[in-house]
Amino acid sequence: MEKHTQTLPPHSPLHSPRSDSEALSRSPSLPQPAAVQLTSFPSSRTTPASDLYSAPRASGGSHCLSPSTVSDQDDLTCLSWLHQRGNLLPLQPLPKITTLPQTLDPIPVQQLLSSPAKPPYSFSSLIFMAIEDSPEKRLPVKDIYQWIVDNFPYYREAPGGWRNSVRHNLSLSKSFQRIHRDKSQVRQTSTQNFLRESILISCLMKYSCFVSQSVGKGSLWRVCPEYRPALLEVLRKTHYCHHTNSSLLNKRVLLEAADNGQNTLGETMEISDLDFLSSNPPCSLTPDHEELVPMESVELTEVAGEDSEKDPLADSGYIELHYYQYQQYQYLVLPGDTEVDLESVEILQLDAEAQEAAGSLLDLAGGNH
DNA sequence: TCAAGAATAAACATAC
DNA sequence: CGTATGTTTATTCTTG
Repeated sequence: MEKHTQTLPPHSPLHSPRSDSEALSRSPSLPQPAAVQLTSFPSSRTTPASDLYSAPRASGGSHCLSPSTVSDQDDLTCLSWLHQRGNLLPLQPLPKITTLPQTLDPIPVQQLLSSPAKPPYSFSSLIFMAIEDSPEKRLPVKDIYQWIVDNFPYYREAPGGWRNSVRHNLSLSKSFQRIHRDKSQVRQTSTQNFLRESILISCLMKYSCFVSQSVGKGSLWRVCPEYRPALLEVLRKTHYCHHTNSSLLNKRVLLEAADNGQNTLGETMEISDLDFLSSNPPCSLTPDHEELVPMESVELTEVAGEDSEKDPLADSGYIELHYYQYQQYQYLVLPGDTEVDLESVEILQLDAEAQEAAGSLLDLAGGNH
């Protein structure tokens, strides 16, 4: 059996500063692990929505992107290329936040304030971007609303009917799948045992490709993996149709890189492309059997093994895993001399998902770790 | 002009 | 009971 204990190379250098919560969740001085076998998972999750558009805001509306930040290694299967807001999503003025270059822009700020342009994106695209920009690649309707409002000023002022359209689109479009949250478990307990039970349950569930969802109002929505390329294509076409000016100088570079990435989708699967695994789970998907969220979604400092007591899972046949995040990568620390092969990497990813799901359940249940 | 897709509006059901 | 969410139907608009 082939061993894969190498550090997987990052394939997307376009990472931006992470969100506050993510920053808080990692140790800023955490050194590279030396004595552990280490597998790094390139995180396609690079920027939260707020960060996604922060660059033009902070730079006075400049949409220039340094060519050095563009890489043809970008993976279209993630939307990191979308995060290059300056090139790919400058469809709106951001009048409420951006300091507009007055000398170059003859349009009064007040006018922009009163009439932000309607984005050319379809609701499907907006929903798609919102979901893809979420850490777990799934969002409740409320958060989809919020993402749209945060990123497209038009919808701050627009009548509420667009929310209806969002819901309509979610329901009608095959591109999106509703994930039923497991509401039965939240009422059981919020104790430490709940966490451990949830981990165990989730670990068991992984073999049926089912992971219980965190509990809240309504359902979570995710992008149906098989429709993801099509959504990307629509998004790409929208960009091409609406951006031909020089401020988008690097867009073509990005999109070509994206095209290259997509061409390989489904044809080859590299160990470094775990996002592909998450989008194309080894089992078939049905409304009742959800895919596993990608490794990248795991909130890290230490998800598992948070207390030093003997872990009841130790006898369950599962490996106790530790995760941490350093810079833009997430690391899986394996115990001792654990050997990892391709298959194990995938399984470990599922474990990460299971534990992450358990953590979400506990958090939402108000449990204390 | 026509068809298909998207947007919009509205009614209704359900869950919290 | 009010609100949010989800589904469905119908109509209008846009685009190729």
